[in-house]
Amino acid sequence: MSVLDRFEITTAECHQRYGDIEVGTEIGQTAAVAGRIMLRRVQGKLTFATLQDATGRIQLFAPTKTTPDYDDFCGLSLGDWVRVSGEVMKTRKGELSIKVAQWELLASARRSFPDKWHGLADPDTRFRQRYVDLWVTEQARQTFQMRSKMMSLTRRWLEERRFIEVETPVFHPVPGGALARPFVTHHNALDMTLFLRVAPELYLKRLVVGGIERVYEIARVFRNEGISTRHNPEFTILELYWAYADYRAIMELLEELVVHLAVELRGTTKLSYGGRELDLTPPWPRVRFIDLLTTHSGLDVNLNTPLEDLRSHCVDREILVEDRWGPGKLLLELYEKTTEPELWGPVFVCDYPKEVSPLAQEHRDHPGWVERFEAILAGRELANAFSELTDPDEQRIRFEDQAAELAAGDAEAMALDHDYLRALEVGLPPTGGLGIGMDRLVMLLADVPSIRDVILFPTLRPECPQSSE
RNA sequence: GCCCCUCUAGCUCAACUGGCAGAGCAACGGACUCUUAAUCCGCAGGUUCUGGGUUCGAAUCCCAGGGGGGGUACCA
Repeated sequence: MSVLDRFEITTAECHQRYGDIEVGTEIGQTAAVAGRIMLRRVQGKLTFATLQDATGRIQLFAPTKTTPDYDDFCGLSLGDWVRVSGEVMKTRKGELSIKVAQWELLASARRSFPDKWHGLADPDTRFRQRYVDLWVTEQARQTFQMRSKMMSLTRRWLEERRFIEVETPVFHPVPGGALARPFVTHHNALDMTLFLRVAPELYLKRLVVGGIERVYEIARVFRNEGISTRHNPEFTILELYWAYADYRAIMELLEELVVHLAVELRGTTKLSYGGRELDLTPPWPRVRFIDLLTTHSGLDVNLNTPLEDLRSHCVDREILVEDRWGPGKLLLELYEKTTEPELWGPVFVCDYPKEVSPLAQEHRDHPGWVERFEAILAGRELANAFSELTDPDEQRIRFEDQAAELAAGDAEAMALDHDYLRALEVGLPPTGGLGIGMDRLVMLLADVPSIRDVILFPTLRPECPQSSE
């Protein structure tokens, strides 16, 4: 027990409880707060300071009369951590304050405060020294608070719908579940190569085989690819699997979830992102991939279009075509070049070529296509989902096609996972699956332009040693 | 990977066409009992990202390297 009253309240509670007391009065109540000194106004025998904690700010009113070790109090630096207690009051100018009766230095800030008016502008410093950024940049604190709320709201929402949260391995002996280049590592005792997961998908579907009919994981995944405003090498994906459902049910689920989060976090379904409107009011349009492609590209193409024609359409659009690509891959490339950049959303792009979707169920009405959708919001792919492929024989054929791609040099193709095939032989019921890029969802809801704004410690090159001091 | 932009005091930024590297805030010393980015006086603070080059002279121009940002490719 220190000399101070240990009963602390947050600055937010302080404003809530005492915010409406009369100007220029004291109410005979004592409060204790703790936090960081953000501003200081020494005025001779009376000093004002602004204290910030995780919930907000409050002014400290420190006259010589009541403040112990007054000179030391005046000597506090911006950034110092203090605990203060004293009477709650409101100044003549109407600012709710705590009249310092006791105070204690908890930690001193030995590095000097960034510009108290401009804050931190250099993105490099903001990302490398996130501890400074969070201390100084209100917007950063809000964004990460929103991220935390979004995660917990999502968990609660799924829980209410009987989804069970699980954790599956990060180390995968066989990389799979997404078309992406993995990070490779090595286990010494087992003397084996391991891959950091690119997706939890195959493990989660094993759990559905095991009878966990509604399962999800909020998974950190790792992809050895480029970095951009939308890509970080490690990122967070929500994957869920829902037995007896199909991709249409998943569409409704996704719509409901995103609307729920928007309403809870932003109070509306009519968002604006980067100054452009995004209306999430359901239902979002469902449009077939091939229809979008033909409309946007003006090309009369389909799966049965001669390969030569598809190739020359690609070449016309400066796409580097590889010989082994079938019509599905060529159509996908054309879509990504001509159509995807035009989309803003929200929109469900439905029914992708089977060739590029090795884990998805073939479409019930359209052979050669699969029951799969991508949800486009604010011009970005936010989610990818399908009716899962449940037939082990068909899955084996798809894996073998992928293995051929891998052998032909496609570093993003999937490897054949024998145990996964065995699991399918044990029996996977019809299942709908969904993956949501959670970082991108935060970006959308917080209206920030870069994925680095929603990841506390984004991947950066190592700092050059000279500049660390 | 590739292209463009950028890097000056702890922070935010100046410095004309190549001509003594500056201001505000922070820090430090002082004045001030109702301030709100308090104000006022004083003082100190630099490998101008690094290394070469051109020049009488480089923060400025050129070359190489490094960090960061944006775009682009692969991808969520």
